[in-house]
Formats: sequence, structure tokens, C-alpha cells
Amino acid sequence: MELTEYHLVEKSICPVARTAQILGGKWTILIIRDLAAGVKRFNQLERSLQGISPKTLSERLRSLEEEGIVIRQTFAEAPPRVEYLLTEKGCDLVSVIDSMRAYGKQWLCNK
Amino acid sequence: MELTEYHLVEKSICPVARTAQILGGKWTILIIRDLAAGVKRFNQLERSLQGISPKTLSERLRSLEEEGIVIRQTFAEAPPRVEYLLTEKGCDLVSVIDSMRAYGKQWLCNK
DNA sequence: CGGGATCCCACCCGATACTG
DNA sequence: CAGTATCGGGTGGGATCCCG
Repeated sequence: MELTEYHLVEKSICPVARTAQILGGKWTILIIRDLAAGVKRFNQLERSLQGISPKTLSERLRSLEEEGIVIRQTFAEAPPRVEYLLTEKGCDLVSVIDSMRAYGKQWLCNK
Repeated sequence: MELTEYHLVEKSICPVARTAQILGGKWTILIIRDLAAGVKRFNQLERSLQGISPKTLSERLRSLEEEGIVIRQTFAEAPPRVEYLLTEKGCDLVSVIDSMRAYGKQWLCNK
């Protein structure tokens, strides 16, 4: 990955902004939430995240791997098998997700 | 604001995603964080959020107002004065911000 | 002081097709 | 199964200039 000036600047900002930056994007938190429930394979994620395209899922998983939030385990079998799971750094995001869910339930979804 | 199909669909998703949607964007949480510290004027925000353009600040404040998270108070004076403050819905976001800060401090900024 | 108007670019994301 | 390649759109954000 090429490091632009944008990245260099952004890496040095405050904790709140950095966390938001990682969680930004339409699918990221949903992926983490699903993986928090247990190890999952690519197609399992693709099904549970209804509507995501394989390209986007692949991109998100890859950047989460670079961030050290998910681990990608490959098994040399036929058919090929790849499993995704959260690191400790990833599991700790659950508390953030929980507070977002609590807020969303109270203020955004009245059901 | 024109409601595209995109918006209609997005409004109905889960609490976690809805919260993330509101907090997404580079500056939104930082604005809320600053307003959580007290009422602020446009230029005060522009200074404390170093690097934000007036256009972006204006856009973000306006959409936060539409979401019912901030209140815009205008005073008919010379020079004109406008103050921004959080609603109760906005104040409740502080707990989310706090958990994001805690995570960021532990995993993203080692200082 | 508190913005709006305009132009432009980087990114994220979706749809579709294809592959080892 | 687990992706990659390609194309293209919409949105957020920045730069600059302007206004009541």
C-alpha cells in the first residue's frame, strides 16, 4: 500500500478520530459484529451481510487484516477453505459496538 | 434534500449501522465532542477543529441539525451571532465517543 | 462574523463477469 | 469456494472566492 501524505497526517490524530476512521465505511462494523459471534468463512459473511458485494467484502477484510483486527486463516484443501476471526484488538471493539447499538436502539430505531 | 432510494433503504437498517452512519465522516464526531464541552460559535468550532473548511463545517452542522443532534441558535445582532449546542439526543452520543476514545487510547495511539 | 457558490478530486461502494 | 478484474457512480471533503 502506498503511503500518501493523507495517510501520514491521518495517523497522528486523536484516539476518537482514529477509531472512527477504522469503523468508518458502510460495512466495517457489521463485519466485526458478525465475526464477534464466532469464526466465519467468506461465503458465510457474504450471506449474513445481505447485499454486500464480494469485492467490497474482500476489500474490507483485507484492510481489517492490515489493521490487525482480523486474522485470515487459509487451509490447503479442496475445496479451498478460508476462515476469518477477530484478534484481541478486534474483540475489544465489541464494547464500542455495544455502545453504538445501545444508542441506536434508544434514538434511531423505535422497535 | 432529495430522498433517493439509497436513503430510504439505509434508514431501516440495524441500530449499530444507523449509529455508524451518523458518526461516519471525518469531522462529525469531533464536532460533537467539541460541542459536548459547551456551547460554541461557528468560528470557535472552525478554530478548535484545526484544518476543517468552512464549507464542510457548515454541511456537517446542517446535517446534524436535521438529525436532531445539534441546535442552531441565531441572534439578530450586529455582528451576527450564531451558537451551536447539543440536544439530549446529541449529549447521549458522549458515551459512544467515550468508548471510542478508550479503545483508541489503548490500541491506536500509544501515548 | 457566518456562511454560500463553485469546481474538483479521492474514496467507497455496487454490478457484473471471470478464475484457480 | 474464495476471491480478482473492470467499470462506473455517488458522496464527502478541500480550495478558493464571494456576500450580507
